[in-house]
Amino acid sequence: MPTDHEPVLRSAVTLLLRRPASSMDEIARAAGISRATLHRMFPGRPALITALGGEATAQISRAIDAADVDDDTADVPAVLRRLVDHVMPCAEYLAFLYGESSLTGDPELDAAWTLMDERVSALVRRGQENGSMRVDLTAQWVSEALFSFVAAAGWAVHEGRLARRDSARSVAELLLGGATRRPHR
Amino acid sequence: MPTDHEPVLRSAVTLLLRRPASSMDEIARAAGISRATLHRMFPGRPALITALGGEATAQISRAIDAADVDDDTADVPAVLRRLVDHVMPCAEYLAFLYGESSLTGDPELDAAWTLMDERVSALVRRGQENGSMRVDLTAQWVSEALFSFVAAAGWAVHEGRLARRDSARSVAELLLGGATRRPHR
Amino acid sequence: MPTDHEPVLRSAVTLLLRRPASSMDEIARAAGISRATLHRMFPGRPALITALGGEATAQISRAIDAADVDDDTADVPAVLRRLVDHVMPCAEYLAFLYGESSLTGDPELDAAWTLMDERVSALVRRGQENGSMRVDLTAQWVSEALFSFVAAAGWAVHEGRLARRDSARSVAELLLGGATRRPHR
Amino acid sequence: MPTDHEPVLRSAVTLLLRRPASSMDEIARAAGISRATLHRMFPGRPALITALGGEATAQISRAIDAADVDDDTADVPAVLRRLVDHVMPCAEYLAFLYGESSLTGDPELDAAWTLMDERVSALVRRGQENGSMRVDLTAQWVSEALFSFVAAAGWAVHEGRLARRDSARSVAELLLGGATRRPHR
DNA sequence: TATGAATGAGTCTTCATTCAT
DNA sequence: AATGAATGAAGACTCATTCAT
Repeated sequence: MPTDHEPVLRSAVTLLLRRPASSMDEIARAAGISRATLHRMFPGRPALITALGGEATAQISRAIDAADVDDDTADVPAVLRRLVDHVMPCAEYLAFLYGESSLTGDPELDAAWTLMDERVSALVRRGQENGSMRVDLTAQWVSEALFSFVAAAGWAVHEGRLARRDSARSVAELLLGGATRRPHR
Repeated sequence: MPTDHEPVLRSAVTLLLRRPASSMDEIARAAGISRATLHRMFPGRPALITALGGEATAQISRAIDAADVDDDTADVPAVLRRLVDHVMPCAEYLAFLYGESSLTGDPELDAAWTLMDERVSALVRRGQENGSMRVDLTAQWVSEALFSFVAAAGWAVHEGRLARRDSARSVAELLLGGATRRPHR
Repeated sequence: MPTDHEPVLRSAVTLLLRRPASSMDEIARAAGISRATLHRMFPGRPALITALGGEATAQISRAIDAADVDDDTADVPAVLRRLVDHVMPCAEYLAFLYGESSLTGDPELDAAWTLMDERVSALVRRGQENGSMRVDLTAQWVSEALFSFVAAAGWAVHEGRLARRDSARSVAELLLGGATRRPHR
Repeated sequence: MPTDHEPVLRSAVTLLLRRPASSMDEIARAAGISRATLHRMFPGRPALITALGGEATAQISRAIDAADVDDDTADVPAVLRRLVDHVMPCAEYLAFLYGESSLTGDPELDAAWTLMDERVSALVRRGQENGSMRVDLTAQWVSEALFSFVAAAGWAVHEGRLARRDSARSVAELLLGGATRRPHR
């Protein structure tokens, strides 16, 4: 059983989000370990980045599981709200995934990401079929918008422009209801 | 008359968006000039990044002007649609601004950005006051979501996951109307 | 225990004296280490030059101590002869100090150098007071001439124009007695 | 007849004496001309350095001529005093020649320098033969000492540690009579 | 296992030089 | 003849990585 690398990954993602060009030395010091130890944990910088990508997809994947996305019987908007709730804590990893566009290229990560995207898209598509979701926006695009909103909200929280306890609601409401006032309801 | 640096900035932003770690050499070659010339235009990498940030804010600022955001008499959702239309072409610069978090810290850029954000927020606030926009989402958040959303759409177009001619509508519709189907209308 | 940098400084001063424009690469190779290691020892060329200046003043300062310059009871010309004897081995560092005029400006080095100069000046002044030294030449000038002369002799030895075993005597005799033949004695 | 380059050389030697690593740009600006013009005057940096060396030897050679060094009938110490008087104004060029050890290698300059040295050495030798100069110091060494003293004095004057109108006397007295007080005379 | 020291590789930066005006 | 713009070449510098302890 390898040493638990998760704390190192967590501090790394926080640092890399603020300064994407951080050196291995800075990453190591932010984690409170030595350069060489960091290299022992992750043999090479690409390995670290890959591990970060893996941790990101794993966390988000777990969040999707926890939201019970594949439950065919549930109300789609309600599931999307749950999903946002569960994904919100992974906002940092999500933002990282967005920034590090060079992850595209790693087949395994690409596959994992495609799978997650597909699961959310399928959920939206089911909503479109049963009439609860708009059909003039592609499910793929709604899925992408969800993740993008979560990342943006995470960033806004980080920067103090959005209250943390308000962030999930802000995302879900905007995503599902839009910014204009509904005529009645 | 100083040499025109805009084409260089344009090719640089395109390249840096694909590979944020591009070297000065790659940036220079992408612009069709030599490394040394690039360094004469922008003395040092930070200077180049700052110039990119400046160009980004300038372009987006012009787009906001073109959308006539400060027109008090106009219908707010309509203005927001126009705004998305006009900002969409700057999506690349916007995405760059989002990724390069190290720009935060430059007082001039920060001020310019705050000003733009404030103009859009004011527009949303006017909509909230005259009943066309929801009041349970802060104007600040809607403004931020708009920009982040445009960036995401630009990215999706770039990656081929969204049709370019559909992008502005997709953004505006989702932002304003949300993803759920409205009861009637 | 910090690594011993003295051998590196020694080879650097020898090289820089021959070719003041030597690159960091050449300096590193002359010391038998890699460029990167040289940069780790002295972060940047200015740091190396400063360290060389520090080593120079340290060595010369030790030589002045060894010559017992502050001994008030001794015969001044004899002390000056001893001083030349002791400073002669540092001629290389001294010549370097003279050539690298950019060292002037470093407050710490300037202070150290002023102190050394002052000690020798005081010695000469004492000789002027007790009648063993000429009073129509300022003590400051004699002190400065001594150092410059040692550097010149070191250089002449280096270039093969002066025998090493003769250098100290040549310096001391010329400095103290002058080049003309004394009437008798 | 080429444009008069002497003012450029003069400002260059002054600058290079203070900062031997000055760039062509700095040299050009110090002379009040453009880089390209400097390159037109001296095709390449080596050409400039060579020209500086040539000007230096020319000036010093003229000074030696003016001192009438080859006059066999004159009193040797008196000629040396005249020589110091005439060489003193070239102190800057002389100091430059000393610093730029890489000039050794240019056969023409080496020859010119050797010739000058030889003329002064011959003068000293004549003094040794007719009993006016010490014979326990090589003529070559006395010649070298003269130039070294002049350079040192020029530098001391430049730095404000020696009065300009006192400099020639200080050099000549120290060189000829030494720093100790003569028993009587 | 963890670390300070050392290094090869590659980037950033600047310089001397040339060219079009 | 003189200048601003452009560039090839070369040096300074830093980083990721390895090794001895």
